[in-house]
Amino acid sequence: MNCIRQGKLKIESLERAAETLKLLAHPQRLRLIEILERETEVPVHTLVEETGFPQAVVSQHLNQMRRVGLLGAERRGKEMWYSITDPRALSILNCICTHCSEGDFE
Amino acid sequence: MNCIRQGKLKIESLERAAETLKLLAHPQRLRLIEILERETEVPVHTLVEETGFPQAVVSQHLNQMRRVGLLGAERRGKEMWYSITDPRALSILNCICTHCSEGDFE
DNA sequence: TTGACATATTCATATTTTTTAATATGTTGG
DNA sequence: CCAACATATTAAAAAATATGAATATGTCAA
Repeated sequence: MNCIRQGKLKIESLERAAETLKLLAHPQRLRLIEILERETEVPVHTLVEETGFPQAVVSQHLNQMRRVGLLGAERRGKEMWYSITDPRALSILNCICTHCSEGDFE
Repeated sequence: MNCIRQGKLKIESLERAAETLKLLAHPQRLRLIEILERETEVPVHTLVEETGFPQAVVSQHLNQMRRVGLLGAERRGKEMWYSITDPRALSILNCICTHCSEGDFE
């Protein structure tokens, strides 16, 4: 973490980075990340309500992102509360927003 | 550009962001970006030599990235010199490297 | 104009993702 | 235990990407 760039990245490191980026490279998943950034920790049904995406779809996206460590989840009673655990998810959403204009927002 | 986050991103903006991220989400394309960052402007055959990827593959990757505006290209005699034109490509590579450890480098 | 070099395009196939629908699992209160 | 609510899993078809081989285009110098 927080290392200084030294030479080329190994191909395996690039592969892992690509896998992470691939998961972020989906409009619905970006929307979920955006909400999780704002609200920090959110149960699935709230994400379903806020996005309007079908429950099964939201669940699939969340699980994919959890598998690679972008998100974490904790059960609280009936609910599963998700949150962002990989700081790269936030950094990358920020990279994108930094280069957005007013017209990109609702 | 350089705007302050205001509300939710439009779904179309998320779609465009996702398209850009998708192109970055490939180990070979990340390698090319890495070289272009270091050398600023590079002809195709140099990228072929440095990566060891087949010429046609390199050409395809470069053209994909150029189509969405990540890269630009300029002909100089027989050669095509490519360079990074979208600052997000650099920011995102940096996001990744920031969270790498020593073992990720060659 | 021809040959040699540099790059781009095309096409068929293999692989991965996405999408949708249906169904399963887990949790709590009564 | 049984409803009900919340979330997860599975499977099949459609769509998008990746891969690799062959070939085309463009440029220059002789």
